[in-house]
Amino acid sequence: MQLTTEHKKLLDQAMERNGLRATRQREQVFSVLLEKRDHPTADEVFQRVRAEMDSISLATVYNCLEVLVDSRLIRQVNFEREPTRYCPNLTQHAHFYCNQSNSIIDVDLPLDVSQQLKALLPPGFEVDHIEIAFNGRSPQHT
Amino acid sequence: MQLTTEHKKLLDQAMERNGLRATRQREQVFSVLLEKRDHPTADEVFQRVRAEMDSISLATVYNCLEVLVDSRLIRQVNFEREPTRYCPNLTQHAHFYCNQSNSIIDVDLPLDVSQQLKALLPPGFEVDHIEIAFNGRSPQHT
DNA sequence: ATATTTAATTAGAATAATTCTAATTATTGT
DNA sequence: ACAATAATTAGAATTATTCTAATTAAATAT
Repeated sequence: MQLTTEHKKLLDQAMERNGLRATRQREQVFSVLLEKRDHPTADEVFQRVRAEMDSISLATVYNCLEVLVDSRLIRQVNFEREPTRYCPNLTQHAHFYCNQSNSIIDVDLPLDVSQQLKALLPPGFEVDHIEIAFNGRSPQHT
Repeated sequence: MQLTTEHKKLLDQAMERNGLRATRQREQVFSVLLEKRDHPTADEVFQRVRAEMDSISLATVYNCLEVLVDSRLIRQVNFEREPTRYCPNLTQHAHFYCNQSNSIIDVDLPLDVSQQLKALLPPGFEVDHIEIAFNGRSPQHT
C-alpha cells in the first residue's frame, strides 16, 4: 500500500521539522497504521510491513514507531501490561478496551471533559497529557 | 510493622471469602503497602518486606500482590511501560504521574465525573473500570 | 558524478519485568 | 499426628523491548 500524497506530505514535513529522513521503512510503517486502524502491536505492524517489504527488521519497526510517536504522527496506547499498541488517530480521544474481544475502540472526547478533569487537580499542577482507558465489554464485542 | 487489627480483619475476611489463607507473607506485603502509601513497584515491596522477613522471595511477593489485587484489597497502577505499581487506596481516584520526580500522586475523583465519562460511550457498552492518568509536573514535584 | 559525512537499517545479543515450574514447606481438617 | 491441600521458594523461562556494532542508504560537498 502507498501513502496518499497528503499523508506523504505530512510525513515529509514532520521528518524535515525534526531533521530526520522520510525513509521507505518509515513510510511503510506509517502507511500500515493508516490503512487498518485497529491499534496493532509492534509485532503486528512488523508482520504487515513485512508482507510488502520482506527485508525489514523488527528493530526497524520499533525505531520507526518511536520516530513517528516522537514526531506526533501517531500515538502510543498502553493497556495494563500488554504490548504497546499504536494508533494514527490524533484527535483527542480515550480508549475502550473490550476484554471479551481484546480489541480497542476509540472514544471521542469532548474538550470540556478534559478541562473538567484538569480542574480536579490542586493548583500548581501542570498537565501534559491525560490518558483515559475504559475497561469492559463492547456490544457485539467487535 | 504490624497490621492494625482492623486491617488484619479485612485481610482475613477477604482471604476467607476467596478460600485462601492469610499467610505471614500476605500480611507483610499488605502491611508494607499500607505503611508507606507511595505506589511502590513489586521489587520495592520485595525490598521492604525483606527487611522484616528475609526469607521471602520475589516470586512470593508477586503472588501476594496478585492475590491482594484479585481480592480487591489493593489496586494495580500501570503507567506507560514502567513496572507495575501497587496502591492500597481503594477509593475512586485517578493518578497523576510527575515526570520530574517520577512519583505518583492520587487524585480524588468525584462520582459525577466517572458518570459523565461513561455517558460518552455509545449505548451497549458495559464498563468495569475507568483508568485515568494525568501526566505532567507537580508543584514542588514531590 | 564521486567521495565523504551522516543517518538509518539490520541481525542478533542483552535487558528487565514478570510468570512458570517443580520441589519444599506450611496450614488445615480429620 | 496424618493426610490433603495450599503457599512459598529458587531458579529457569518468557516476552516485549532496547542496545550494539556492523552494514547500507541518503544527503552533502567536492
